[in-house]
Amino acid sequence: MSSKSTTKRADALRSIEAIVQAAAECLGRNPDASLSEIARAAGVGRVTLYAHFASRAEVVDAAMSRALDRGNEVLNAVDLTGDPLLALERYIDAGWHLVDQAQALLAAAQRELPAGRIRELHAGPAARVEALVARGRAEGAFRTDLPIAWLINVLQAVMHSATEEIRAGRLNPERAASHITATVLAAFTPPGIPVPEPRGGA
Amino acid sequence: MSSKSTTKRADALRSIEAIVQAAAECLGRNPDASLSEIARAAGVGRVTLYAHFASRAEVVDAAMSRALDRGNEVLNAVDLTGDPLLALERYIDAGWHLVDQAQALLAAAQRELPAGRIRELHAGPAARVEALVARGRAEGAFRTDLPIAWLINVLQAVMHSATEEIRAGRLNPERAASHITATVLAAFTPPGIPVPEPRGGA
DNA sequence: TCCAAACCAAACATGGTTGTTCGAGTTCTG
DNA sequence: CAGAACTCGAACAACCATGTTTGGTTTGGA
Repeated sequence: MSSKSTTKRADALRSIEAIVQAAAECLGRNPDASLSEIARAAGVGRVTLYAHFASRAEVVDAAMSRALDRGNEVLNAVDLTGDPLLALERYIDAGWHLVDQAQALLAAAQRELPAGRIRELHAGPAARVEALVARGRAEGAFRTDLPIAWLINVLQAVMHSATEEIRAGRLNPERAASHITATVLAAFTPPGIPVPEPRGGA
Repeated sequence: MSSKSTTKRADALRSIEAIVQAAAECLGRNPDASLSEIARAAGVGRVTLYAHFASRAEVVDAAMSRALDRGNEVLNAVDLTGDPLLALERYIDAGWHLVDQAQALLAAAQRELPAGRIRELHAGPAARVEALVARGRAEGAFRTDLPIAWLINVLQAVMHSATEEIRAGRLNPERAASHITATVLAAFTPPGIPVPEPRGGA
């Protein structure tokens, strides 16, 4: 009955934290980052890493889960009610750079984790945006001549490409959000309806 | 004057062709494909591959150059004059799946080739579209409140994402072109102007 | 026909990554 | 403070990819 507690010591928890955090950073930069690299970045020995994670896959899974949880936390705090255009703008503003790191990690995860696990982790975040887009369509704010799945794909693709443009030095990070917003709102506008004027300061 | 010919025998040229073609396919599927894999796919021995290419980088370069040349050939045949909207539609129709394989190869190239070489190869194709978009802006058909580089980035991103959607089984290949066209034309429309009605058959 | 050019399989060296084991040192926790 | 939990460096085995060499066989071209 000695269900005392975590049975893990404080320094062990500290190491695990450092490893998961380093993994998220390294894999976000390069999906092929080695475990040596991750361990070094975490400031722990390679052996210590293996003491806490049985395989490379477990490290990737932990980093992925963590990033998704973080992102979810932020996105769940965004108010998606009211005018769908404004709601989408708020969503983009809050989440465009989160999506990026998740996407980079996802590239690593896709080679190491079973497909089911990935879908499982990715299901939560997708649902809220999907609901918003569906509502916008029902209210006539977003086009209905293209499938919802396609619209969401466009949203993700544009956000993702923005971070790549920034990394390549072709886009000023401060302008990213307004460019994404202007582009996506136009792409979502039903045919025959005028494209909305940008409102956020350029 | 005995510029007889290539000094290469016919079977050697055949092997090289097979290797470059196999490399384009394999690397397009998986940027990490090994040379053994490529040689096997080409139906030649690994040693033969090394007889014609000094290093992995040379193979990647050859595959990349070839794909770019092929793509260029097709795209240069597209008529980009007249109504910018219709011209862009023709461009997308002809090139949306070419862009994909080039992009997959590009992922492999970016890790193996110097940045300068990549820019060099990529410069040609970009120029024609850029000119089209610039003309469309000058004629008031495309928006001018976003940089040209950003608009072209959006075009590429949407085309690229479409091929990923197809690969994941979430998009019917026959609908891809019309979806891309509808999305991009809307995204390019100047604020205040109505989004164009789709004309191509769904 | 005849030889050089091209092919191939097998084997080698090299270097990197993944996991694992060992022994000795360090640090948390009771 | 004492022992258990944790950490670490070094070194091991296994695997895979890159290049290279060797020697023997096929094949193209003159």
